[in-house]
Amino acid sequence: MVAKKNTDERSLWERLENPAPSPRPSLSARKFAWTAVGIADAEGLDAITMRRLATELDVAPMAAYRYVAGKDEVLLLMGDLVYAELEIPEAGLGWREVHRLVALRTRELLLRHTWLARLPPEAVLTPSPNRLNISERCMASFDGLGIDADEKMAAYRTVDSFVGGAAGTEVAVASLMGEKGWASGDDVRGGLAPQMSYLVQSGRYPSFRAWSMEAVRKDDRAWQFELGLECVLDGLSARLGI
Amino acid sequence: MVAKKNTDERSLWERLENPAPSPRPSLSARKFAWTAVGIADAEGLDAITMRRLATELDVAPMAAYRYVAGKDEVLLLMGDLVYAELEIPEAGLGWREVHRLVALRTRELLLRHTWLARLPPEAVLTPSPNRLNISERCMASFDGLGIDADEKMAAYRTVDSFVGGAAGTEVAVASLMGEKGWASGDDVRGGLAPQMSYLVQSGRYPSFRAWSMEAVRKDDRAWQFELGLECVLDGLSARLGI
DNA sequence: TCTGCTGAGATACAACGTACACAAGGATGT
DNA sequence: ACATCCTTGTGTACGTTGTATCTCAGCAGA
Repeated sequence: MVAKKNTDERSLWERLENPAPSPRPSLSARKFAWTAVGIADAEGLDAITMRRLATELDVAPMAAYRYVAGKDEVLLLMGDLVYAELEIPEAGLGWREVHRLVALRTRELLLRHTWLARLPPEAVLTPSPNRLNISERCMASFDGLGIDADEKMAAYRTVDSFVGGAAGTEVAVASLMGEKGWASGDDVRGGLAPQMSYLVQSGRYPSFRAWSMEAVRKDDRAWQFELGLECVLDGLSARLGI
Repeated sequence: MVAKKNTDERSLWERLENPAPSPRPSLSARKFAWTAVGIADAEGLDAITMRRLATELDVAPMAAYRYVAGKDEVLLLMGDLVYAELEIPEAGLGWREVHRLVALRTRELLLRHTWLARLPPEAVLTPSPNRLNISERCMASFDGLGIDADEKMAAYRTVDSFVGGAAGTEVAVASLMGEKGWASGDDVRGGLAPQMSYLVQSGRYPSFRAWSMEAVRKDDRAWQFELGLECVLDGLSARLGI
């Protein structure tokens, strides 16, 4: 009574934790998701195909549908799986340190799995265990500081938004490099140059032109990220009095 | 010598501004992009199909390929077109006000066109005129404040990252509502409840549970956004001494 | 009028997600 | 030991997608 495809109304997570004692369970939803993670890491999100997953596991194209409602559920599961890699900060740390660590580690995670930021909205919004573990730790770090529940959520979301946005752009660069076979930041600039040079040479963007001539660090994203992160944390500290 | 599909090596923007004087120019790249925007606004990004665009314009399925290298270029163009809606802050405003206005207006733009945040990486990274106009205004707002080119870019990117991340989540909610036909925030909570309740009832997420019982504003995203934005601006002001 | 080029159409193909019906083979009750 | 059922995995098939390629129609310049 477990994986009869469309007839099982239980949530994905419930099904995963309570699999029916079955005769021949050689496959599983997690197995599909793990191989999907492997493929996506190596070849990008577009390489994830129900057929590809099947061939990778030496199984018929439709085999996955016994364990998963559809491709969307595979993506959802992939998203949750990799978040298990993120080490949750130890107990006893202050809120600022907790959020700093989570931010830095999330960035690394996103850069390691560049497809993560490109999952469909459903996969991002649906609550999932490993993601919730992290949110829980972040929210808990505000306990006892005298701020209310709404402020806790707002503060958490603020840091998380910054991280998602900043890493998202970095990831876009990285996944574009993967698609196009570019290796360095120079390749990126070179690849985008045809579009860029025509526009910049028009003289309509003087500040941009100035930056490209004066800047020393150019696109040091790690530096930009850490600077921005400290700004956000400073701001929270000041506005919420924590 | 303009739109011979694969033989024209010029950048998209150059081609748009200098169309070849042609005998019968009834179609154009922009025409396809505009109808695409209309469809995406009404039915979401997944409704954008080369065939759909063609039928919408009463034209053969392959007609667009004379003006556009492929679907990706349509998406790129869509992204640029809607950014023209964003009113650029008037001259004479201080950097903080400029960035505040751009941030608020970008959020509104993203919520108005929920597909915008889901364009492929190429469409986000490729420099485009209307997007560059905004970046230019933001970068220029730092002139004469005594910060160097690298700091300008870092500061701009910081605000932009926060905006992108925060609005991105809001947009994910909105586009999920569009897909599922949900109308209110309660519908969202209701739709996600099957996944959520199993997890939260497990007792593994006490802080989350506490929030859902104690919070008053629940998910007031606009409030969260403005609070976060002020934090970011405060932080930049302090760290860069501007 | 002839030649050549260009805008648009028609046809075609491979790849995708997934619905559906069916077969194989342990588990179970007797 | 045997018959039964239920679950797992297969085979086949359909509709939809992006796009390569060939073809034709009609205006330009000679």
